[in-house]
Order: sequence, then structure tokens, then C-alpha cells
Amino acid sequence: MRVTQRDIARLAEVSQATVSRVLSGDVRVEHEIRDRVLAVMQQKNYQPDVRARALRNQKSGLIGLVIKRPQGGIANDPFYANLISYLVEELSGRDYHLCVDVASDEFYQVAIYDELLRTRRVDGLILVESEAADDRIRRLQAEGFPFVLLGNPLHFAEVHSVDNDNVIAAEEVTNHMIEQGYKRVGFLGARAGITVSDDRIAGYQRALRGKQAEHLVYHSAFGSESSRRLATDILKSSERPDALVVLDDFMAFGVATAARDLGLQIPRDLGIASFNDTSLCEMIGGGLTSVNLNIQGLVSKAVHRLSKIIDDKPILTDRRIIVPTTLTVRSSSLRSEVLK
Amino acid sequence: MRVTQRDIARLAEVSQATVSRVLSGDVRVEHEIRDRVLAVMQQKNYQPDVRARALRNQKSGLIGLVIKRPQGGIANDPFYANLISYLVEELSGRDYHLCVDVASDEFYQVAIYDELLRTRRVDGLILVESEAADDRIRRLQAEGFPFVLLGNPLHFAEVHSVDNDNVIAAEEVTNHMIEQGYKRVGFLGARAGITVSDDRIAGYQRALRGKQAEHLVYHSAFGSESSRRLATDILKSSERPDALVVLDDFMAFGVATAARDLGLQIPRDLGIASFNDTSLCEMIGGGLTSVNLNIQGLVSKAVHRLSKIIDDKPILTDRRIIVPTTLTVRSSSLRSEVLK
DNA sequence: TTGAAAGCGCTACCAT
DNA sequence: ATGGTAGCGCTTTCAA
Repeated sequence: MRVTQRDIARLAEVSQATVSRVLSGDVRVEHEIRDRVLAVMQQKNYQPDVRARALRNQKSGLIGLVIKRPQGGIANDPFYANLISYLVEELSGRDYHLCVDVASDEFYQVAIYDELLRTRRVDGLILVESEAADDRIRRLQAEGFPFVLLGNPLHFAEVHSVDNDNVIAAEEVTNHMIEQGYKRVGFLGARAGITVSDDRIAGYQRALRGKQAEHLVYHSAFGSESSRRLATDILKSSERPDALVVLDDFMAFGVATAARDLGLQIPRDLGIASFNDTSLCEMIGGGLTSVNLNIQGLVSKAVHRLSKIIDDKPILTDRRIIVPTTLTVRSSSLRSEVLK
Repeated sequence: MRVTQRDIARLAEVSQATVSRVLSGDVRVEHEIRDRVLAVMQQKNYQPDVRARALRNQKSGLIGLVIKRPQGGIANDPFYANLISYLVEELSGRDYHLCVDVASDEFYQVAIYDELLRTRRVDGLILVESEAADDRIRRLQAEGFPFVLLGNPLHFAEVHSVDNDNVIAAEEVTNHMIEQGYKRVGFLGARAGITVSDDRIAGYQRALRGKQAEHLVYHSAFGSESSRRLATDILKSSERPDALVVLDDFMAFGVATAARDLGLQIPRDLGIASFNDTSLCEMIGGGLTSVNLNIQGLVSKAVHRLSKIIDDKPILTDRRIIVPTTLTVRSSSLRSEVLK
């Protein structure tokens, strides 16, 4: 059996309550006793049992992350790997651990929510929803369960959320394309309903106002292969765009491949820019212009906010926190350089 | 306050013990009472508190994954994303959840180990060690803590481990290159000490026996950029290899980029093959030949074994479980096709 | 078949 | 300043 406070108490000839006090750094404990207890703890290599603590304090020290499996697993989306990585890092600084669950389908996801929060396994949740998830959010709200949404809460104004301003980000990158002299800028997004995509399309359209009459919005499935196929069709057309803003780096990779196969020069014949600024951007010949979302910043803000909610601390700032994006310009969009 | 078994008991007019029995599916409970209790549970939306259960049963229902941050975060290594993804999936089928921690440095990693297992936060650990980690493994053994190593335990014969046979895998892929007619096959690995790399180099060398006198082993840092630079040097040399087996897809990507920049045709002038078979392989022009590690298989075996250890069930098979690899041949190594 | 009660290891309150 | 003790919500033994 493992060492408990009772064992320590017996060996140090004090009460178990005193051991607990020493552990919590209670100032009222006499120095001599304190040292004696600490010595025994050290010797016995005592560590408090988090399970007992969790029960007693009604806090598990765990933050849950439930992600809906994207197309082809989370493996191929560096966003999630980044997210988890930064989350763990951020949490460890606050004495929290991360509990990850992946939901393969809608039904299962609800079950996980139930299991995770009704059983009080975790103290709070980080939500990442690619689409509006009304029922789940309402459920959490009804339970009064602490959670922060990474993304756009849409009509849920009361939900705490951390997000980029994807409308502005898309507007900026589209403007960048226009400034580079592209005349027919298109946008390659995901299917309608994916909030990130919808937001970025809105930004794209805003940028075009008064500058380009025709809006060229295309909807592709996720992944570089789908976008490669779609891009091939698009670029074969006689009225093809001369620049494409793409939803993410993977899809942009597909576009770049399609362009290369069709003999189009980047950035001269086709400008490309995308979102996420993953390591992939350095891998595309000459580099891919991409919007950096500052995932670390998103995560940091989200955890900060969540821990405040959990601790019931007053929240003075806005419920929606916006983390600025930055445009990392690489050669895939630098038409002006090429034409010099 | 939330609903407890006592509340249910009161409402159903039974004892709290009976409620517990109903929950555990105890057959001795009379049907009528059973139904009454279940009805109240349903109505009150009762869920047992996992914290109390964990304390009582001495089981948390959590499996820990501690990963040492690789170069540049885990984000850029799809292996970890895959690992986590499959782990979560596999665990959820066994009523376990995954607790992820990342250790940035050696010292911190030991601290996490302590926190995670001495405090009994998790019931078992999955270890992923890129290098021999003697002290940590000995510690776990001394504590009698359940864990399974994903990788090569080296001299720790008593450790339960799940791994590919990297020696054989490398031998096979090297043989494949030789069969394709390459005469100077090289190996681009990581620095010595990284067990996966060491194993694969050993396999590469075994394949060359009697077939190619000169062993061309190169050591690169991780990442496509480092390997691109190194590959550029290697390929500029007059005695350059005509084929490279590379430690992973990312590094292979760097090699492919270097080759392209030097005007070398793949697979005619340079054959490339690597390990991991990630989505990146489809992205490299024509496709990259790569060894598929069957991560899902690795994870499945590891979890299966770990849960047996945790439940103290007898383990009849070998302590070391080998999951077979398969070679996914794509055009980057198909020299014979090109020369037809 | 059911209920009463002990106890998992801890924190915190109330005594002294 | 210290000890005794209640109790977090649950499972399980023991009695009835």
C-alpha cells in the first residue's frame, strides 16, 4: 500500500491534520514540527493522492478538450497538434492537466460531453467547433459548466470565446493580393456551414468591394487532394482566377500542385495565399504566403479565461476575445517582385 | 449541488447502497425496485461522480501519455498527432481517457512523471522515448507502476514494449532500392543515440552486406529544412549517392526539395524512400515511397497490453510486441519503371 | 434481497 | 499551535 498522511503522522508523532497543514503551507505550524513532518515526508517519498483531493475539493485539476474528428483523423491537421501542444504547455503552468477526447460522430460526441462533465471528470472544457453546435453549447450553459469556445460562437453572445477575426484576416490577405496586382482574385473555401470558412469568405468579399466585380468563391472538401482536383478544374477554365486565397495550407498545397502540373508559374501566373502558417508553408517551392493565427496566443487567452471562470473570478473584459493575426508574406504572392 | 446516490435513494425510498447496486448491475436487486431507482436516476439525470469512484476503487480511468517535446514542438511531427488520435480512440473503447503531458526538458519530465504516477493521477502510462531513458524507466519499475513503452527498450528486457522491427523495416526498404537498380544507396538519419534512427541504420547496413561496399550514413537534425541543407551538400558531391533512405517523411521532403533545386530527376537521378507514410507522401510530386508503421496497430497493442497490466491479468505472450511494417511504394523509388 | 456502516485519503472546521 | 472529527460520493462487507 502506498504512503498516506496517516502514515506520515504516525511516524512524525503528530496528528494527521497537522500533516495536512504542513502540506498546505499553513503558517500556524511550529517550525520544529514542520521540519519533522517534512523530513518524514521526504524519507517516505510521500505524495498526496490527487484522487482524494479531487473528491474533497470538488476539483479534478483536469481540463477537457473534445475535438470532433476532422476528415481523415486529426493527424493530418497540424492545427490540432499545435493546439494540443500549446494547451498542455499553458496548462502545466497552472497546475492543470489536459484530458483529450475525440468524437467520431455527433452522437458519440454528446456522450463524451456527458461523461466528461456530468461525472465531473474535468473542471472545465475547451471547445473547438468547426460548425455551430447549438445543442451542446446549450447543454453546457444549462449545467453551468465552465467552458471556453475556440472559434466563433455565432448567435451565442453569452458564450466566452477566443478567436481570430477571420473576416478581417481574410480581408487583409485579399487586399494584399489586390495590391500585388492580381485582377481576378478567387477564394477557395470549405463547404458552407464551416464557420471559419464562412467568416473568411465574408472577409474576402468585403475586400473586393469596389475593386473586383466578380466574386469567385469555390467550395472544396478538406485535404490537399480534393483541393488539387478542384483547382485543376478551376485553373483550366478560360476565365480562371489569377490568384487564389485558400482556406488552409493543406488545401493551398493542393492548389500549388495543380498549378505546377498545368505549367502555371507561381506567383507570376497564379498567386496563392492561405491560412495557418504551418511548417508546410516553407516546403512549397519558394514559400507560401499564409496568415498566422497565433495559436499560442489563442490558447493562452483561452486557458486564462477558463481558469478565471472555474475559480469564479470576476471577468471584467469582453466575453469575446480576439487574437490578432499576422500575414506572413512569402514568394507565392509576391507578383510585384517578379514583375520588377 | 449536484445529484448524488443519496438523493436518488431518498427519492426512490431505498437505501443508498441499493442505488449503488443498481448502478453496478447487481443481479440481486428486485426488478421492481430496480426499475424505480432507474426511473429516478433518469428523471434526475444522475451520473456517478468519477472522483469518488476513483478514490474508492483506486482507479482513475486515466492513461497518461508523456511526450518529450521534439524539435520545434510536437506540432510539426504528424507522428504524435496520429499517436494521440489513435490512442484516444482506442482508449475510449475501454472506458479510459487520455491525459497528455509534454515535457520540455529532462528535469521537467521527471517532475511530470512524479506528479502523474506518485499522485496516482493516472492508472498507467504510455511512454514514447526517442532515446534511452534509464532513470525514468527504472523509477517506474521500482514503483511497480504499469507502463508500456512504444519503442525499443534496449537493455531493459523486462519492460513491456510495442514497436516495429525497425532493423528489418530498414533492411526491406534498402533492399527495395537495390532491386530498383540503385548502386549507391545512402541513409540519412538523425544523430546517434536516437534509437529509431540507430535501428534503421543497422537495418540499412545489414541490407548492404555483400551488395554495396561503401556505407553512406549521414546524420541530420530533424526537420525538412536541416535535411534540405545537408542533402544539398551531399548531392553536390561528385561521389554522391544515387538513392537515399531517409529517417522520416519530413526529412525526405527536404531531400526532395534539394534534389529538385539541383536539377536532379526523381527517381531517375535520385531515388528516395522514407518512413512514416504520412499525408506528406502524397504531396511530393509523384508520391514518396515510405514505410508504413501501422501506428494504429502499435497503439492498439500497447493499450491492450497496458490494460492487462493494470488489471493484473496474466500475460502469456512475449514482453516485446512487434507490429509489422509495410512498404508503400510510390514513384520516388521506381527507377525501374522510368528506365523501361 | 436489502440496509447499515466502514472507509478510500484528503481538507477544513471546531474545539482545546 | 495542535488534535479530533465530519464529510466529499462512492463501493463493498457484514448483518439482518
